[in-house]
Amino acid sequence: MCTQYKNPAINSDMAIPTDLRTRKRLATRQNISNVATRLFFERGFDHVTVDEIAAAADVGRMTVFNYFPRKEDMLFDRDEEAREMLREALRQREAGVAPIEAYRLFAHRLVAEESPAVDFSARSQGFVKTIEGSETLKARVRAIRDEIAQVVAVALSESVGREPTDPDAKLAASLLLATWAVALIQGHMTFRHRQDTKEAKAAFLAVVDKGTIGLKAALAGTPYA
Amino acid sequence: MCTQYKNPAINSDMAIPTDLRTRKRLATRQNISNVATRLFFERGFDHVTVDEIAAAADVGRMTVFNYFPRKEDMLFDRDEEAREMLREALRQREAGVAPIEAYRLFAHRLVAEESPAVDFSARSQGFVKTIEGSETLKARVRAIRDEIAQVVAVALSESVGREPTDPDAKLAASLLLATWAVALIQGHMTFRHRQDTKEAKAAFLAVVDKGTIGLKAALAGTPYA
DNA sequence: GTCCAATAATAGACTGAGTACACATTATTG
DNA sequence: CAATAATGTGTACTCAGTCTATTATTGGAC
Repeated sequence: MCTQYKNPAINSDMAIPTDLRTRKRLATRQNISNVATRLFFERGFDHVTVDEIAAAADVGRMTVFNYFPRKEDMLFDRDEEAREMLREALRQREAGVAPIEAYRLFAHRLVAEESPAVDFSARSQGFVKTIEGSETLKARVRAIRDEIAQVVAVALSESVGREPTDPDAKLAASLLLATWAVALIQGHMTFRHRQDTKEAKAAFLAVVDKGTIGLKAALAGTPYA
Repeated sequence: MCTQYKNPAINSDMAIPTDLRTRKRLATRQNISNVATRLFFERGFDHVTVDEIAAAADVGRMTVFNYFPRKEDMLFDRDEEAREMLREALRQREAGVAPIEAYRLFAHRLVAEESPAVDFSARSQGFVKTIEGSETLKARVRAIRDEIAQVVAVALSESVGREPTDPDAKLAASLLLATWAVALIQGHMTFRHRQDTKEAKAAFLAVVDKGTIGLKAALAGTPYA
């Protein structure tokens, strides 16, 4: 449905904390998330109660809410990373590359580097199906998308030295996120029908490129294009 | 925040039904909706319980849910109209006008005809503030926007004789709704800062026109542009 | 080791939306 | 006026999410 928000492995990249207390806390958190994800995949998000998750993870109900304010957060625990990625994409662009083009190149780079954010495979299908099967999860995806659009709007305006409320930045960010959302859906749809990751990636990039043409035209005459 | 979904007057345009049973039903429905809207405006959506609404409208709690499956529906009871308007905009376009341009002209027509859908005034501010004050309502706005994007995608593909799953139609619809959403927000923001309906409308149309340029560029070479 | 302060886990009770079902009420139809 | 079908409503339930208080557990100081 949208970006890959789920943590696939246990703190793969972050340094292992020396603190025993912190280590335990992270382990508990990861355990709850893993157990919950498995149950959601098996029976659908809406047919798993928080009580069941708590029991299956062998913790108290309150502990679950202690780590994850919303039930949905147990599935989407990587949205902050997505935000940071998009901020970084702008900062690390080469000199002379306009922000909108930078995001297009970023999409191509993610695909080339086989980033889990644009993974169209059998593995991601379970994820997509789980989300599609729940109104609550789809609502959360929409909310995250909007939050990211805000972040991108601010990052865009910042990158060209305009006010964070710049209407052009808001329009650019909204069109960008709309494009990416359609592109991701198209990628997953293509994989589902053709069972071919290569084709799915091509479909994803085709939509991104098409949307980018539109973005550049809409923002022509501004520093964003 | 987004389109005007609230019914301002009691069934202003539809024929008064002869049936007493039907008349009563509609009156009850409208009464609940009015009472609820007043309470939401006064105290904020999240600080009004369904029980309070039922009591204030002098009906049972179950009656409320009988008419409005969701609490939010008491505020947004015109979204079906919005869908139909957007379908009609395509059907009634003049010969030779491409779908994307038709939607741009439609926006201008709505403004010229002072449609409540693009009302930027003191009256609409209460609405916008109520929505902004509640995560639940914002989530519902996003959901309706997505539903409308689906409707528009189907209407678009239909209007040019393509499959309803046409990726170009989906991209066009998503970019269109993103543009309109930003345009509406910009219109309301402008009114809030300048207290000038004329300026707000100009701001709204400026964003629509800018977005349309992008849409045409993105969909160039397809029958939609 | 022992004690203390901070942190984590949990129990229990509560709120409020939304659902299922049964029952009462009321308008319409013949 | 009786049969019928739509409508209104009470009761009881599920479940997410919150609040408060209490009970471990751990890291550090001595």
